[in-house]
Order: sequence, then structure tokens, then C-alpha cells
Amino acid sequence: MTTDDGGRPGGESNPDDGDQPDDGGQLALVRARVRRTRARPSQAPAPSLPIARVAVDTPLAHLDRPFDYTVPERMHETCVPGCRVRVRFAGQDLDGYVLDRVAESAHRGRLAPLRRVVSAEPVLAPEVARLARSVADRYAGTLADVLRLAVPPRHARVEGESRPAHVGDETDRSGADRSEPAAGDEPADRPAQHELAGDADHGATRCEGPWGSYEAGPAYLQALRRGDAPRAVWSALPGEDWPRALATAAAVTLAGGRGALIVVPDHRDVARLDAACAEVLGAGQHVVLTAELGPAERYRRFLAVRRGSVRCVVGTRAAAFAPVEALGLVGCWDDGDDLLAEPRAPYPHAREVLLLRAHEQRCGALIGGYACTAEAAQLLATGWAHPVAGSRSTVRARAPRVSVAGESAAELARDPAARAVRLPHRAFEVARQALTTGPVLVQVPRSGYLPALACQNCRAAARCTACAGPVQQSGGREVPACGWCGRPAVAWRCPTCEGTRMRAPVIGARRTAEELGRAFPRVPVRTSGGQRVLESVGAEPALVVATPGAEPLPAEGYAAALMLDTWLALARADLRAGEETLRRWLNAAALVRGADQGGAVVVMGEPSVPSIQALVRWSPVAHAERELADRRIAGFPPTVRLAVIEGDGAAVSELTEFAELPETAEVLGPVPHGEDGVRLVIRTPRRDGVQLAEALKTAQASRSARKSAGTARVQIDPIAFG
DNA sequence: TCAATCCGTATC
DNA sequence: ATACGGATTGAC
Repeated sequence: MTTDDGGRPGGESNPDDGDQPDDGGQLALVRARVRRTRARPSQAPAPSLPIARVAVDTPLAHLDRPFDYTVPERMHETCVPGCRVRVRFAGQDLDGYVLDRVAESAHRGRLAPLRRVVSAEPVLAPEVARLARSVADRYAGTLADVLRLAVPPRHARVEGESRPAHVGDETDRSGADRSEPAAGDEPADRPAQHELAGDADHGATRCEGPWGSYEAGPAYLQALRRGDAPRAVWSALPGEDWPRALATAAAVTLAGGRGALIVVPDHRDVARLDAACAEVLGAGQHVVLTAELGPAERYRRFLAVRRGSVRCVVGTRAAAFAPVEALGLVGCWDDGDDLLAEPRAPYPHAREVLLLRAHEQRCGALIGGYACTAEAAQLLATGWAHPVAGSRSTVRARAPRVSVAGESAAELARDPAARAVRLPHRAFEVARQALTTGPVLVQVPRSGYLPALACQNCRAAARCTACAGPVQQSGGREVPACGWCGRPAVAWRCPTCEGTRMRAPVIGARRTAEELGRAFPRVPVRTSGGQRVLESVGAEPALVVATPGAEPLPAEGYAAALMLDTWLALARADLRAGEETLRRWLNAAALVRGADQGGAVVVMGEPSVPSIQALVRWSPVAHAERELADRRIAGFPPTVRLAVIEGDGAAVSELTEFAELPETAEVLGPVPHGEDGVRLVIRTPRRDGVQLAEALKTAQASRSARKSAGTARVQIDPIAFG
């Protein structure tokens, strides 16, 4: 606001001045008095629970705890737990959330009054507040940072609307008004809903949807309906209609009187799941929550969920915090997709948020995908979750036939056009054959990988012999060195083939793929990837060249798929390269018709590579178990807890000095990183992970308290580094 | 002996 | 960021 008197010609026109003659001192005195009385209205405390415990939105790590304020009488009604408030804090006005109303404060000393209740809407549900605290602790971050991810910005106009949500064709749910009581944590006595309840009571096959094909599927659904907390790692069968399966799980949860929350990596997935939910649940039973809705719509839908008028949420990673009432199921699809890792501090992973949530709220959890992450395998290994998978014979029946084609000169196709793209004879033949019956998918690696070195001989990524970090050729240095501990890779020897020479991978797959068209004249070539993603393709023959994750949905399944330049993807600096590559292949191969309908996949590469074997055998869990074992040996998450600290050299070393690390902590580095920065890696056994995060948080706090210069960014179990 | 100032620390 | 308390300093 810019209505101060200075900007006006002649103070008399200001209504506040009334008809007072301009007599200088007198006027100033009156003004001062008015201001004082306005600033201090009735400060009588609220008649009951006169203290508000407030989570103040400050970026300072050492102030990450609740602060108590008195609740003035006039705010008694509006100051409810979970509402937004404005408070005086350290001389400035800050936003905050009321965590609780209490009778007494433990604080010795004067309490300041709340300045303002921003709105009586209890946007921060108690269980979400608890979850946010756990997430902050797990990731060595602050509650304020997590709350910024968990609660969307307020949109005042939306709050006033009588009808809180545009939820499809909104059928008559009386919960649309805001008088509904908050979060009964008990998953009990909710009436089952609409057609679905009836549906569910009928024959098992109908309500099970796709789940009848999985060994523990029906039992899992029953447990969900009963109100139990079944936890599963779900290996989706090739060709599975996964959105329908997830929608069915949600439907069963809703029928049992509880809410459901499903998180998927991207907007294409959201769109498919949205459609499936509309079909399975009926209109108006679910809501989509994503960041790209825009502030008003996002807040509108968030409120609808918080007010209990919608009990099923699907969305992208931020939806993991959605305040679904009486939560019965959390689901996560394709948890290996790195879009599920939040890029803002404290960098929580949606799967981990959901797992924490399932644990705290005792609800079901369903971690599913065609692929399986080492983290999911760990859940199985510890017994925290149970497998839901098809039998070996079901898998065999539905999977396409997968074969491996070598890249050696002898196997290259004789056809000159195919030879130009280094296409092996077998791949050429399979594609040619398949193109008579339908579209053929060609998956090419995305460009832009970090240059890690690979074994010249077998092309396996080179790893440090001391700490198993990625070996890189940084700058103009002669000797390649480890990206983590900095140790030069002298006398390096490949653990796979005993080779002693390294090579830098060459990038340039895209052009290769485009040349494919010339090998198959008269066949239309369509591309999908980057900015231009093709949603779907028809059943007619076509070559569909796509980057991972951008594969168009085929109307009747692809007749075949080719995976090109596999060694390039496998040579990434990333420790997850093998797992990630397999995930991308499986996601593509899952779109191919089953072997019984002639569906075929040809993967170009070295047959002995574990990822390729896992694709051939369609054994994602076995691969993840192996990956987990490898990580245990090498000392990587999830078998250990790992902290990566990046920033200015001085800041990073100060942080490390302050941190009272667990005895078991192993410090690697620091090594130079980025523009005159450093990176340091600390790892501890999993059981000391809490201690590690706490130590780093405390160290951050003391850095923040003493206003130390520079920045030091802490990431716990980051998805990718090196 | 008192007040002005500096520094460190807490921030309800 | 700012506000406060205790310590320190400097002038009387």
C-alpha cells in the first residue's frame, strides 16, 4: 500500500484527519494515540487453551521448533490447530501454522500475542504436521521447508467459495460444506460408497479387476477392504493395465470406508490414472492434485481433500502430503523414476514420504511398477512389505519374446541401409517381420549423460577400487580420478573382465535412430521425446522412435520393440545405471504384445550384462535383489545411509567439524565440485541413519546460529550423484 | 560511578 | 532481521 500522507498534496483530504485544523504538534499527538490504540486492541486472552504452539516459517535451521504465542480473545474461535497465522518473530512479521492449542506454555518469559489469524481453515492436518516433521528429520531439513512442499499457497477467494471443488461431475456428496469434523483417525465407520459398494459385494472377480492374476492380489485387496494395513511391492505383469489396477485398489479402499492416495511420476501417468479412476470409481470420487493446475485450482482441490469432500487423490510427488481423510492406502507407481525425487530442500523422495506415512498412519502401501528398485527389494528383504507378483508361468505367457543381438561386426545386417545404422541382422529381421502386423517401438537413450569412464573391453562402468565411486576424467588432468573420494585411478583393473584400459563413452544415438527410417522405406517414422511427446499411436505399422519415458501408448500393443545403444545407457556415471536402464526397457517392453501374439523385443548389447539378462527373463525382482546385494558390498543406499554435502569448501568443512557424527561414519572426500565448490560424502550403516541426519541438522543449526558464511547443502540418500 | 557502545545470543 | 542483556570502555 502506498497511501502515506507524504504522497498527497495537503493532508486535509485524508479522511483520517477529519476536520482538524493543521496545527502541527497537536495533530501528530492525536495520530500517535490513534495508532497506539489501534495497534493494541483488547489483549485479553482466550477463555480456554490460551496458548498457540506455532510452527514459524523461518529459513533458520536453529529455530526449527514450535514457538508459543498467546491467543487474544477475539481470535479464540478462528485460531484452530492447523490454521495459518501471522506472528511477530524476531522483530519481523512471519507466517506460521498453529500446531496446537494448549493451556500452558513451558516458555519462561513473556509470550507475544498472535498478530493475526490469516484464516480459520485448518490447512495443516495433524497427521500431515507429524509426517512433515518426520520427513524433515529423515532428510536433515527443517519443518518449514517441508511444509512449503506439503501445503499449497493460500488463495483467499477460493476459500470463500461455497462449493470447494470442481471434482468431475460432482455427485451429491454432502461433505461439500466445511462443517465436517476433522480427521477421525479411525478407519472405521464410514458408509461404503455408491455403486462401488454394491459392486464390491458381488462376485470376487469383478471387483478384483486385474488383481486376480497375481498370487497375493486378492488377499491384498481383502486386507485393504477390511481396514488393515497391507504393504506390498507389486510387480506389474507385462502389458498390465496398471492405471486400472491402481484404481481398483483405491476403489476397494474406499469401499472399506477409507481414503486412498496414489502418486505417479509425471503428468501422462496422472492423466491415465485419472481416466481409470473416473471409470472404476465413478464420477466425482477422486481428485487430481498436481503443481501445474495453477494456484487457485490447486488450492481449491486441496481444500476439497482437506475438508473431506473427496477421499481419493491421485497426483505427482507433492501429492504425497495430501491430507486425505482416514487414509487407508498409499500407492506409488514406478518408484524408480527420478521425477519422484523432490528437487527442493530437503529433497525428499515421494516413495519415502509415502512409506513414512504408511508407517505412521498404519495404512496400506502399494509400491508398484514393471521394474523394481533396490529400495523396494529392501522392503521385501526386511519383511516390511510382501511381494504381489504373477506366477512364473503367467509372466511367461504375457511377456514378449526377448532376444539379444550383439553389436559385433559379424552380426551386423548385410542390408546396406541397416548397416549404416549398425543394426544387427536379427534386429532388422524382427522389425521387418513385425512391421507387417503393427507398430514397432525403437527406444534410444537420451542424450546428455555425465561422462563416466567405461572398461575398454567389456564397457562396464569404471568404479573406484577404494570406494566404488564413478571414475571420471575431470578437466584436463591426465589420470582419471574417482568422483567421490578423489583418488586417482592408477593401476585400475576392471572387476568384470580384468581389463586394464578405460574409454570415454561416445554420445550420439539420436542420429542413428533417425537413420532407421532409411532402412525401412515406405514405413512411416514417428518420433517422441524431449519437448515433443506423442501420446499414442494406432495399430497400423509404423516405426516409433522414442526416448525412455516418452513411448506413445499403442492402441493394440507394439508388434515389437528394439533397444538401441544399450551400452551407452549402462555406462552412465550414476550408480543406479543398471537399475535405471532395466526400468526403461521394462517400461517400453511392457507395451509390446505378449509372445503368444508374436510380440518380440530385441535388445542390442552384451548378453551377459545383468540388466539384459533380467529383461530377457523378465525378472525385475531378482535383478533388484542382486542390485541390493551389490550395493551392500559397495556400501550404497539403501543398504547404508548416505549424506552428500556440497558447497563452499570452508562451509562444508565447518559443517563437518561441527557434526557429531556416529562412530561408524565414514567420510569420503572432499573433492572439488562445480565452480570452486567441494563435495563430501558421509556414509553410515542404516541403523545409524537417524543419528547421521540429526548430527548434520544440528551442525546446520549451529552454522545458522552463528551466521556462518557460505552455503553447504545436505542431501540424504540422493537419487543420483557422481 | 554512570552512560554510551559493543558483542553475542535469542528470537515465544 | 532485530532486540535485548551483559560486558566493556571512556568520561567525569
